[in-house]
Amino acid sequence: MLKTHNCGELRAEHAGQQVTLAGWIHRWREHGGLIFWDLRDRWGITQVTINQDTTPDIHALAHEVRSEWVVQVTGTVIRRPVGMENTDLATGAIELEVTGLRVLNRAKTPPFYINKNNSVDEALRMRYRYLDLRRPAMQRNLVLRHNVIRFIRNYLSDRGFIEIETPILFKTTPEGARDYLVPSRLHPGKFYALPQSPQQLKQLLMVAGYERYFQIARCFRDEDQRGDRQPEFTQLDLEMSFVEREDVLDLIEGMFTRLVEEVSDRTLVTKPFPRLSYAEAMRRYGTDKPDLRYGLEFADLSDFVATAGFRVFSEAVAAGNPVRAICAPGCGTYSRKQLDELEALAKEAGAKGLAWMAIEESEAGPVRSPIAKFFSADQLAEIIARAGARPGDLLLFAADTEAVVCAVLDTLRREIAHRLGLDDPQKVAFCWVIDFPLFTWNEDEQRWDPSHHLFTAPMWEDVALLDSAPGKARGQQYDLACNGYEIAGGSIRIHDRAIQEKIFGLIGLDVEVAKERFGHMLEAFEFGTPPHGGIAPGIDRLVMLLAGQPNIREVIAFPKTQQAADLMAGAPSEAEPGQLAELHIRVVEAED
RNA sequence: GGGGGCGUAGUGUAGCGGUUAACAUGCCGGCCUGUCAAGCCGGAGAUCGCGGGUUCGAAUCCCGUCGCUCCCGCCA
Repeated sequence: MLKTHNCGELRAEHAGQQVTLAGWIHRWREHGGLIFWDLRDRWGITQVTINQDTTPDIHALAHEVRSEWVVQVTGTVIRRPVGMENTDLATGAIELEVTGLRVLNRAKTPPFYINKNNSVDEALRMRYRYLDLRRPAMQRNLVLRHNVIRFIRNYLSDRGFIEIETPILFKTTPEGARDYLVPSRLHPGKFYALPQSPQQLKQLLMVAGYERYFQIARCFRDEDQRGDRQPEFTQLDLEMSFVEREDVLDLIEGMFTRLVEEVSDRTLVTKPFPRLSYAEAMRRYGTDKPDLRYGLEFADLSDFVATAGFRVFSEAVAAGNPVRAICAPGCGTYSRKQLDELEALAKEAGAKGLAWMAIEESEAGPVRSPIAKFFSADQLAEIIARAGARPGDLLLFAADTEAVVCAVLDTLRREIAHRLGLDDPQKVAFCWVIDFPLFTWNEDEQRWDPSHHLFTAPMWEDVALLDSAPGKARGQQYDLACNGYEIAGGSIRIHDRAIQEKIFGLIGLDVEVAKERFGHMLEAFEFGTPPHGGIAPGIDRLVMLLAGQPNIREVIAFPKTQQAADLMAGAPSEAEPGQLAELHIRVVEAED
């Protein structure tokens, strides 16, 4: 080893020892005859001193050294002089008095600061990702990611799970997300697909009798990017046999509770994890992934505003649509401009406008609002009571279709929480969302689509509904939400061929097509399949939240840009004609 | 596929019809023996993303284009 210690471990008790450190020059300060270096490696920073009086040759060499050069220094650990300790540094009680120096490598001046945590153009970060990753903040993120994955591996291994790898080259399934296809050299005109998740394979491992499987699995989906979506990402893929929903929820809840408390520095604010039915989540928060770091629940007014003189409300109710409100605490003094901003957001979410009331007692009544005149005193009192509004608060209303009301109020809720500083990244709030409808109606195709995926079992008591009212059947599906993100989704699976074929029928999957695509699954299910179920938490999103980061690029070593490109290596790139010929591929010009 | 934001010395920003294109930091040189965002002095460094247009005059206004980013659609 070129070092005896790392740059984060020397303390006062090491004083007097001869040690060798190696790392990068984080910062340098030259005071003529005395040079200070902050020497950095993955473990921390140690101050190094080079004295011209005692080591003139080393001083002369050190004078040439610049930021990010790689050096090896040998010397004596000394306690810093009284009053010169640096309490901001773990190693701040000591410094290394250098008696030997080797420049291991020089460095060009980096294109951006390694030693400052300021913002850098994203394209530049990606082009020089290896330098970006050298920054202490990124190293912290990746160390946390490692610790999270290590904790998960240990936790599950201790509970009888084994990790099994599944193929990256697999079979395309046109259901779900767009596949990444891989052309086959040996089979002209045929393609593998990269897995969107190891869903089928883990179920087959249950058929195979492994009972408890997990995998830190790379997944691929060729869809457009978001801050929380990359074309390739990592799931904790997990499946168990002979379990019911409660078994899976208990396992994951126990694991994530300990994970947050033992591996991260975040505060877990939901313990145990609240459970919401899908219907309840939509009614109270307008989303199936509510952020429970704060309340700001919706108030439903549909049942009594029909008689008010405000036609937007009465007509909505007459059409069978909901009227709901959200209370923004302390926002009653919002200016015209601020209200306009909220209205613009509401319109972006689908609203036609945004009605509001400021709770403000005056001679005219208890509220200040353009629509106050349409309501009786009793009605206003009822609205205020239901919304839990107090003087100084602002009420915002949505009256439209169920979907629009949910979307609008969800948008406003998150905006208000952000403006009020309620979305504290130091907090993590998990909640389970359960009792999802098994199907959602696809208006375009005039058929039922699976809400989760086609192997999700219906609630056993709802099986009869598959024939009578498929839209009412609930699935044994469960999602885990955290801070407004979907962090995991899973289900108890169908292990019965008859039910599986019924599902295929309902989603309009022709029997022959189903056999072609899923024949291996159907066949496997006939050889003694245990009841089984599982879940798949997204590792990137989880680590993002535990690291307090705003997007998953910050916790992925080499992420892609929003255009799904790697700016460092230059991927994707064109292939050699010879490669294409071998793969039986001809590139055609894109149509305009 | 659609909408919003950003693009100015190496980096981060200011300037938003007429400036010698400004500030900070970094970089280069010098001074400096207790700094830790060191300090002081001096210096170099920008075809204002790219292309076109409007104008007497464009970093600034308009159109197009490229890149990054946020969002909608999409993501079983």
